[in-house]
Amino acid sequence: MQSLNGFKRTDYCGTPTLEKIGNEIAVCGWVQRCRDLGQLVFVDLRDRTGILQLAFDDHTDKAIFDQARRVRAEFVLAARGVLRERSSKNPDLPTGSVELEVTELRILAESETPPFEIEENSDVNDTLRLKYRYLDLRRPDMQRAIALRHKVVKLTRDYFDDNGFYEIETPMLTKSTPEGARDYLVPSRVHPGKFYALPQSPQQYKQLLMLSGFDRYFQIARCFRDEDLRADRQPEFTQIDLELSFVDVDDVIAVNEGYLQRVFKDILGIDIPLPIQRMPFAEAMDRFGSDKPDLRFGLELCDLGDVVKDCGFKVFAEPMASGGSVRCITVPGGADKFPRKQIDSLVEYVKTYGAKGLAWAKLSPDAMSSSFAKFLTDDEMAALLARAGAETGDLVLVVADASEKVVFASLGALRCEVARRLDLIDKNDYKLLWVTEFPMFEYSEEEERYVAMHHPFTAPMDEDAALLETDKKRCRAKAYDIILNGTELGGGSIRISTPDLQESMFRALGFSAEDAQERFGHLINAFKYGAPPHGGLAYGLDRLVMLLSGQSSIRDVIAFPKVQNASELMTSCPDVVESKQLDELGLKITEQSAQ
RNA sequence: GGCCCAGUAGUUCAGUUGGUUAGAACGCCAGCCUGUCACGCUGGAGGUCGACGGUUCGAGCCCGUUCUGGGUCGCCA
Repeated sequence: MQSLNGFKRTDYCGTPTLEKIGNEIAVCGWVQRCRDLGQLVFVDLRDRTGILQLAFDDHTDKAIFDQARRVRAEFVLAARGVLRERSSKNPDLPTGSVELEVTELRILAESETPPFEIEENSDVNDTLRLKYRYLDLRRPDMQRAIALRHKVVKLTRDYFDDNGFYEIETPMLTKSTPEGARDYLVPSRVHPGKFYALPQSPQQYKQLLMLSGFDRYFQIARCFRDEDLRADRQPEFTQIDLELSFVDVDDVIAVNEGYLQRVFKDILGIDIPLPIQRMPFAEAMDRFGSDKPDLRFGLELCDLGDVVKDCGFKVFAEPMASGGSVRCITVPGGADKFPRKQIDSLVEYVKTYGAKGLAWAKLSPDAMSSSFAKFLTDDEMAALLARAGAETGDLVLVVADASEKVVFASLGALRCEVARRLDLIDKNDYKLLWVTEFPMFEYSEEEERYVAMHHPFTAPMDEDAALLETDKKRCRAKAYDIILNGTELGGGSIRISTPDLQESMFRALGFSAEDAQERFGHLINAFKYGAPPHGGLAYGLDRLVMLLSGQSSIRDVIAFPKVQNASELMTSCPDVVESKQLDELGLKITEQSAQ
């Protein structure tokens, strides 16, 4: 093994081309592959930019040649030599016309045989990848994803700086606010029995920064939520967080449309036409059964309620009698694309969203087959199909439930599932959408009260302010989400900036003045001293980068992600700690809870 | 907390109705090879079939439990 000892790299592996022929260059990197032909050895050297072929032949010094023959995959090398044109070129490699005739070779580190091959698009199971994440990250697709993430962060800083935003850091050790997601707690040594919480978002701090007069703030902010993971949810994730003063909804949207336009132009070379489409929450639910509709395909929902409310089929009529909903999607030409077995699996699919079943009608050209036609009169069936807009060859899929929420959730998911199965989604299509006018409140079955849909500092729409305490269900918020291809990229709102309105909001949520003071006193007190009208938005950086890089999991754009049970396989955390550490914190762990 | 999927060589996988010594490709090791580039050729090593228990004359295969990972519902102001 040799040291660098004054060796200076002149070039990255992926860059040398024909213009540099005859130059002496020096490169460093990892051995991708060796090809030993006896009297001739080729070594592919890899760094973050690409691969350069090192050549060893009868011109090569004997000692260097012998050294080259014992090189193995993932050894770390430094090589100096003269760049020369290859006698036979490799058109698949950017550097495929050149090679390095090596005159100096240093083996800087040897490597054990890696547990999996370091190659693009490897299909190795996730456990192993994550246990050896540092090797997984050597793969070119991971290198590209992480580089793309850097590029997005860089242009984010540039854009918001260009638009007058200050980047300001907010604390990681904060006060727990039990509304919302579960907090990660950090015990205090100095205050035994007391805890910090890691931030779920910088929400309250950024509002206070507006009150302090910074006018425009942003932060690439790490956030923590102790909830179960998904493909697009990690317990620790990054937000692009921003807040602006003296603005209303349109102002926040305008500055973010500029940002999104720049992201898509700089990263993907795509021109996003502005303004981005907007859709009120109620319309999104009605047409797509979702507050984050994927607009890359149709299959919109259709309300059958008034057509079936008096029909003889109890499955349809009873939900209508108890305030429920009966809706359908019509799949054009779907009659012959879904054999019985596929329909059965769609039935199972909607059941995972709480639907009790899925009624269907196939309008095949020869004959209609349906799971419910026999329960309806011919007139009722004709009216239903007319409402559904179904024509010969189509497939109609109906969900009926006493809970409108279940109908929306089932059909909203079903239309995406059907689109996937029929391959209706263009992977190169990017459909952005602002969903606006969210309800202020949603009813929590668990807590048996109305809770804030967004958070308790969200301002109601001006025309709905009077409904805050009189008709919560109808009260809409100055809240907006930005949706990309059916994924929530970010969301935000205009905030409440006057104490009167904030108190009214707390009353609406059922907090006593004491509760509110206990939980949010710092914010309430601050707002007595003149808060500017303000609002903002936060993007999920991981999701944004995931979608821009075409990945299907945010794990693939996070260097060191956690797995589904929130542990990290490489370092094996969380882990037990020494009892001394616990003693200092005044904490005790019973044997049962430790194991 | 619920549901679904997966676990066989270092890796990716195959493995028939439960039946002889569990296979392939890649990787690894050794030898040969002067223009390869997924080099080639020859030979070799490598397995607690995730774990435990059960059924059986006999289990990679059937049953139960459990572990690990993935997806998802709940959850995620």
